[in-house]
Amino acid sequence: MAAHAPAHLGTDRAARLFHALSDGTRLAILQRLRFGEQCVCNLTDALDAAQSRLSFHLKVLKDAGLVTDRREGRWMYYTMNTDALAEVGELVDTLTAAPTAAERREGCC
Amino acid sequence: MAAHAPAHLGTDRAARLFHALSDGTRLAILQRLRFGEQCVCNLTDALDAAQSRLSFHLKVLKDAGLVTDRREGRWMYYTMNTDALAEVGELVDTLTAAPTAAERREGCC
DNA sequence: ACTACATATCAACCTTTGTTGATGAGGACG
DNA sequence: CGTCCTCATCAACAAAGGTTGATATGTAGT
Repeated sequence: MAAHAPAHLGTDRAARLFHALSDGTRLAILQRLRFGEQCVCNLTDALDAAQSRLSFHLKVLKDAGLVTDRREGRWMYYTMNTDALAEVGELVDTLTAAPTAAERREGCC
Repeated sequence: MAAHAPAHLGTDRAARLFHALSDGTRLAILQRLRFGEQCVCNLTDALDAAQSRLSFHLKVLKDAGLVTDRREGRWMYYTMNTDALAEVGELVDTLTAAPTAAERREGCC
């Protein structure tokens, strides 16, 4: 295994996840999705956002894996992916966690 | 109190926090800070980043409240603010939490 | 097949964010 | 006081992100 790069693989993924959460509209969408699956039409109503704008943000969330979509007739239903949110929680925990013995050996000053 | 805006106040703050975490360099800095207080010189060495670049990212982290700094002689020491990280953790929990009764009444579809 | 509807995608644009190299501010030390 | 050192700030540029309005895709209903 590479000598001193245990973090960098996950770092990209982490940055992508946090970035997906770093926008007010997207957070508002997720807030709404806590109530359960929602179609886009519902969301455009609730947040008052142009359809195109919402579609863009939903794509960002979906690409990050934070939501999943499902087609039903002409409607698209979006659901929060709680696994991904849990992953974010773990990332935060990792950031606050004390370094492991191995890390300290490798590690620092 | 405003009729249907319990989330929007915190949303700005949340977006700011997540944004601060949405960059590889900044995450790498925080990784390093898990080992404890670090001066900038240490960080420029460890990550191999221009001093100016690092200073920029440290400012972003500081503005978001994720780190604090302390001067000692010519060195600046940066420390992770675990409270802010905890705040992020809570935000994530909030996103996954089931809506409260009040929210459901207010709320949705 | 035609029309209406829900959503996605695209192009153009503006804004924000990040990088780099240069300059500036403050402390240490002779 | 002059010089060196550590770090912050600035200006210029490059790149990514977000918004908007228009167009495309796919489904439903007639």
